[in-house]
Amino acid sequence: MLDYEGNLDRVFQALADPARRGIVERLSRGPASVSELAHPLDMTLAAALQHVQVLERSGVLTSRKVGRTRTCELELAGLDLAAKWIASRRALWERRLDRLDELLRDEATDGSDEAE
Amino acid sequence: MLDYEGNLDRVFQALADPARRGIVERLSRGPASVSELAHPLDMTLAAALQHVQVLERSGVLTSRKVGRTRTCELELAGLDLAAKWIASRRALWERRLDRLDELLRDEATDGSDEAE
DNA sequence: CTCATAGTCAAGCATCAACTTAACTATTAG
DNA sequence: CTAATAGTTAAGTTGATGCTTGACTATGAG
Repeated sequence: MLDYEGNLDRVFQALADPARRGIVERLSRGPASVSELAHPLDMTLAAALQHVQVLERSGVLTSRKVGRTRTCELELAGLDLAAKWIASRRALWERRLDRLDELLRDEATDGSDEAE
Repeated sequence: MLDYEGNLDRVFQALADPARRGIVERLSRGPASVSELAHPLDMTLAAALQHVQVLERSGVLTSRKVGRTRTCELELAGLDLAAKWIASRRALWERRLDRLDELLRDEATDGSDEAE
């Protein structure tokens, strides 16, 4: 667990930008070059590249340069990190609600009247 | 779908901060007052309140004020929004990999030699 | 070789975000 | 009533972000 917190920071931060989520959506349909990613975003290549770099540092994509084009591909590690953190908090919360529910049920059957 | 994109911005942005994730972790174990949330974070009440407000605007928590204390509780809507967005991109990606796999398998059996 | 393409790097700039402090408003305890 | 508690608001500081432009570096096409 190398800098788990920092990685979470980076992934959530990366996904907080609509342009970067747009890149992820595009990549979820298959690999693409930086230019292809830049085009629908209505921004310069330089800006798109910066987004790609942010996503790469956060583990959401990987890229290789072949000739003069850099091809980007989705990497699940980043998304998984975020998904697991969320799932884990959600689980704790629901488990707590279950215990609460159980407790209330117990008190009810322990009390004066119990239906059926 | 009222400003779906904006809501995603807010949720991911909210979770990008370690202090706010700390609040979520605390709340996943049960409700707490703003002071209780502020204490382990080593920051002023005012700062903690600001984090609470960010989380509330993003749908990650709800709060009610009773007397002079404000009690915060986890709200799954925010976490779910983020979780579903991630799950959806992940699903697209995996489906694509499956199709690719299938395609390669077809070409192999269609080709010259097929072992076993 | 010569030009266009695809990307990269480095400033520079306009916001935005995360605090802080200070002043102020209920509540509640004594 | 008087004080302490819990929160709220506003203003200001500092540092991070998202872009842009301009200069420069491969690569690929004619």
